[in-house]
Amino acid sequence: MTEFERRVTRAIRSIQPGGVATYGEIAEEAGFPGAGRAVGNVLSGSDGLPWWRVVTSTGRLVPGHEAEQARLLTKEGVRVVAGRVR
DNA sequence: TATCTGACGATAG
DNA sequence: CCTATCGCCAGAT
Repeated sequence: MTEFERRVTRAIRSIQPGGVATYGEIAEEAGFPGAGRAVGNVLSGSDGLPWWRVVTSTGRLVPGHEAEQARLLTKEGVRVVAGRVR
């Protein structure tokens, strides 16, 4: 477990149900501004984290997981329209 | 030390 | 709105 992973994990766990955060925001909260891409790498290989609460900077859902993510977010009260969060 | 990878981000067309 | 590009970052090889 690297320092980066620990901090990113913490930031993601801090997202409240019914809310979402962008990769960039997570990277910032973790103390690694600009490392949004690396954040995605961590999420792809980790488990047990609320990955569905993370979206892209434009509000788009995670590429390749739209259906599942939309289902989970909607269940938490997040409005998802046309593969986008609102 | 050099490369490659990918659940990113901003921008141009 | 969509795709193509390019720049960036931490990790893995």
